[in-house]
Amino acid sequence: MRIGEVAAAAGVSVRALRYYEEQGLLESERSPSGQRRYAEGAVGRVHWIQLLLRAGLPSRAIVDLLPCVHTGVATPEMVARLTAERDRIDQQVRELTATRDRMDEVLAATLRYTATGSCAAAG
Amino acid sequence: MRIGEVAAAAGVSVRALRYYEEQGLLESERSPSGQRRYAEGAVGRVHWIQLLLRAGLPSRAIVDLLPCVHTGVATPEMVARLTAERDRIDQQVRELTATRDRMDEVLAATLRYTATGSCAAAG
DNA sequence: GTCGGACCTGACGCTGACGTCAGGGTCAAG
DNA sequence: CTTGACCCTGACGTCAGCGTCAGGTCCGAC
Repeated sequence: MRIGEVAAAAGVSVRALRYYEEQGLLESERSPSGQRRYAEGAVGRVHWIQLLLRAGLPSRAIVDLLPCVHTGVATPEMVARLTAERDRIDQQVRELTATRDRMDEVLAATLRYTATGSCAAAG
Repeated sequence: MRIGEVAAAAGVSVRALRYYEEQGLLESERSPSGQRRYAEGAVGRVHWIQLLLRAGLPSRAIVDLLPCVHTGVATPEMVARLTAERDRIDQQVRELTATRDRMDEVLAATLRYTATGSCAAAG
């Protein structure tokens, strides 16, 4: 596949793919004229990269973790890092859940207010 | 309270508090000599700001939402925005949960691998 | 009166994940 | 053999949430 096809299939920009390669996150073959050619698995890899980036992992951490994600082979250190990042994400989920719940409370409070005291309710 | 006390109590830097004020997120009185004086509620407000920042809201969105968070009074538009942000966070929670689960699968796979095929298991 | 610590206002620096522009090859189609 | 869509390599721009340094003020203690 060419870079534009991969970008379209993965829902990212061409620039992002080149950036990933620059960061060592994504490999590509080159055609004789120098254009990038990607294997099929590239789209899946890009999905993983996006998942981990959106989870707040910096690209350097992803560089270290991606190999074992794809191969299933990991040194004890990689397992430790993977576990650590997993726990960070878990913690993040708990904090975000709490934030969401507090926002729900605020919403409930505003609803109570408009239901009882606001002139907007009668307007 | 002075800025250093608020910073310590809220667990943020003095610079962060000045930045919040600059962004319209946090108000302060001034002493005759120009030093900031904060009311007690400031610490709670800073906690809210931190929650929302860590939830990915930009400061401008927080500027719009903080008033109704504190007063419980909200225009229909504010309720709509609050709801929208709540939903975004909820979506984020679901994505992060999925990511965490996929990482768990990877971890399980690496454990299976090291249990069966790796020479590191015997080393 | 002076000393150290906390405070002030600029204002530039930093980081990460790209966006974007400049200037120039590549390639299938007509 | 030219057009147009796609691709290439730099390299600078961007944005947010601060960190940090410079140069000066304020204040309680001694």
